[in-house]
Amino acid sequence: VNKSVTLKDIAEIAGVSTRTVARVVHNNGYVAADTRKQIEQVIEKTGYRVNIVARGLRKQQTFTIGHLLRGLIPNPFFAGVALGVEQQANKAGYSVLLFNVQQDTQRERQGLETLLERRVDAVIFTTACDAENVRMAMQSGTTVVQVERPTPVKTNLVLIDNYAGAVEAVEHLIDLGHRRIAFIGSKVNGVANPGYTAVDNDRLNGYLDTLREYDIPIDDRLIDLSSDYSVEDSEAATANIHRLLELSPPPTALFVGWDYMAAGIMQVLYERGLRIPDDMSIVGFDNTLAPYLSPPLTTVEQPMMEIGRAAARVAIEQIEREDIPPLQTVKLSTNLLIRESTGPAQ
Amino acid sequence: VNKSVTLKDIAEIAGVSTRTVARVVHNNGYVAADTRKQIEQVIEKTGYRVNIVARGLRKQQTFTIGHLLRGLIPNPFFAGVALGVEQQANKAGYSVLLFNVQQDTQRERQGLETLLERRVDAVIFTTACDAENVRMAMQSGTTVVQVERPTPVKTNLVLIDNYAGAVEAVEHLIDLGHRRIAFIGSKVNGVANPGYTAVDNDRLNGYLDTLREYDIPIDDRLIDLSSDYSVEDSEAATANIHRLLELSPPPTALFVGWDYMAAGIMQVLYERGLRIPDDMSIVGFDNTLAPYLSPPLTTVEQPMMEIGRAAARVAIEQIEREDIPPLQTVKLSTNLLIRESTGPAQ
DNA sequence: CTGAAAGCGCTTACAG
DNA sequence: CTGAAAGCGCTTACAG
Repeated sequence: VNKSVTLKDIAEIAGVSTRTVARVVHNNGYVAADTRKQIEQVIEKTGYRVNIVARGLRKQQTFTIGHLLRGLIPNPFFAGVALGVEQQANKAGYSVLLFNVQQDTQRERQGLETLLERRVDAVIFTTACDAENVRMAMQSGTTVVQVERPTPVKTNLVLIDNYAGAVEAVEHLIDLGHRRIAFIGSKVNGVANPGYTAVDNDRLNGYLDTLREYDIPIDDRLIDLSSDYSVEDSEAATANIHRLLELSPPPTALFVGWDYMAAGIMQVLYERGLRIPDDMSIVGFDNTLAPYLSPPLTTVEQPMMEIGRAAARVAIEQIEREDIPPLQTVKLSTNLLIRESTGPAQ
Repeated sequence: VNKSVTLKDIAEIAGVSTRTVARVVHNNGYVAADTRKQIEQVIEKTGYRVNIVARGLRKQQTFTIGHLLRGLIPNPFFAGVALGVEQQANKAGYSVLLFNVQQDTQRERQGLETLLERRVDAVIFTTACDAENVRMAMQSGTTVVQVERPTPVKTNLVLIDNYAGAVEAVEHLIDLGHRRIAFIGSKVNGVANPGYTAVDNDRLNGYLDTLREYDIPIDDRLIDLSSDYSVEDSEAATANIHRLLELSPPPTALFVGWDYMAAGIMQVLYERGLRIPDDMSIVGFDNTLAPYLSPPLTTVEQPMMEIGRAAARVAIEQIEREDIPPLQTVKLSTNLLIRESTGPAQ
């Protein structure tokens, strides 16, 4: 079965036209019952499989969604989004062409170029590196969706309510009696993407507003924004933990921008022989590493899969339907998962 | 730029034949210098981009590799492999169509069907669920590579030397003075894939042979093979840890089949107030979660990216070259990473 | 050095 | 209910 069977082959063997074979393959239009049966047999026997490449050329639609992903590694957040995109796409008959951009503008550019050459029906940026690339995607005329950290380019959007997530986390700590709550986050969104900091600002503002709401004084020394979202910088951030712990009085709780950084901080605490939550409460963000840490980490869950599904859903709606506003925005909620890393303030 | 520009458009605008335009696009064959310059200008101005779908149909090659992956989540091992495949594929001008099979034979079957309809140049199974699907891929005449846990179907193979990895881990513990070393692994490879247990057997044999080599008696109570590689069963396995700890004398070291299970066990130890490595040494397998745990976990690293790269390399060699044996096998080594979870036996 | 033309495998408007 | 035929956008053997 090296040279594959074609529609035309089937037609010849069955002694009908390709038009008729096509009808039974797509199961639409009328075909005489016994003609149909006979054609079905030939298809069965020859192991015929439609050639989607040919169909794509003819229909000018590839049923493929391109997904430019920040990176599958190390943060499984993006893997979750990728999986969500895939599930929803598959359900609607689409496949997904995945490109790991690894935070590299050049790779993103090249990935996009390839996707466009392959005539994907839509491209999803799960955290674009470079607004210029998003703009280029839009100019090509394809459907585009930006996820999580959008550039200022106007496209379809899937966002997360980071502000509410931060509020919920900080309120949880306040409920437990904490007053000295440190915020360890980020103010830049990766080297390649310095401008688009809405996510980080929202989280910081959630923290600040909640403290104000409860009349808790804001102490700048408890706010560490020195970290990037890369692993290396996460390590730099954990170095700062030592400084935080020397403060008098030190914080009794930490609200940390992502689970990976929380994990690094927990390593420092472990080394020092401090117990969680007895000596320090910690809340993370993402729910990636959280369930696996010791102790299991209380964290603000991001609905990774749902984010991916929403992105694919929006993309496919734009591709297939006319009766829809040209640019949609979906905003999804986070969810505080309380586990064992948070306890009453001592 | 909604209706995209074609080669023919370029030819008409430039007043030459498509043949000539094709020559400058592919940068092969002779074209008069000024004709070339002029054509390049038209391409630039119109924003022309080759249509790979059309090319694929014509050349009968799609420059696409299909990757059927056990699952991006939760174990980042597979994400690492996926990334490796992608990097190597991209380097050679291929894209990859990824399908998360999620250990579901039906999904695997459907993913394969789609890949074949899309006429991918090769399909990679990173841990196939069902031998029947591998067989079907082979029958279609495409190139196939099986990675890590192959079914018995004869295909190209990328394997890991699990035996040597286990030996190295156990020797490390013996060097540290441990004699009561427990092995916590798996004897089944997931519900959907009960037969293909070479990986698990190799690790177990590495453990057993090493103990024998050092004249350490084998104690069946120290061997727990009750776990599957799913998260749920990982939890079941950690339950068994309590039993292990009640033994007299209890083990002083644990060799655990994968980092995720080690993480679960570390949670149990943390809860009990036991210190690692003072009260218990632990070695994991994979190097996925290992760097993020408290304390950082000594583990047998699997070269995830390299595994993926090897798979793509083998696939592409088979596609592009004639002077190559039809079925290749690549075997890759593990690497023991010593971190802070292992220390001298007390 | 360059052109006219066939064909990859589909889908589909148009006839009959 | 079914057929003959055009065309999607490329690539490439064959002429010239």
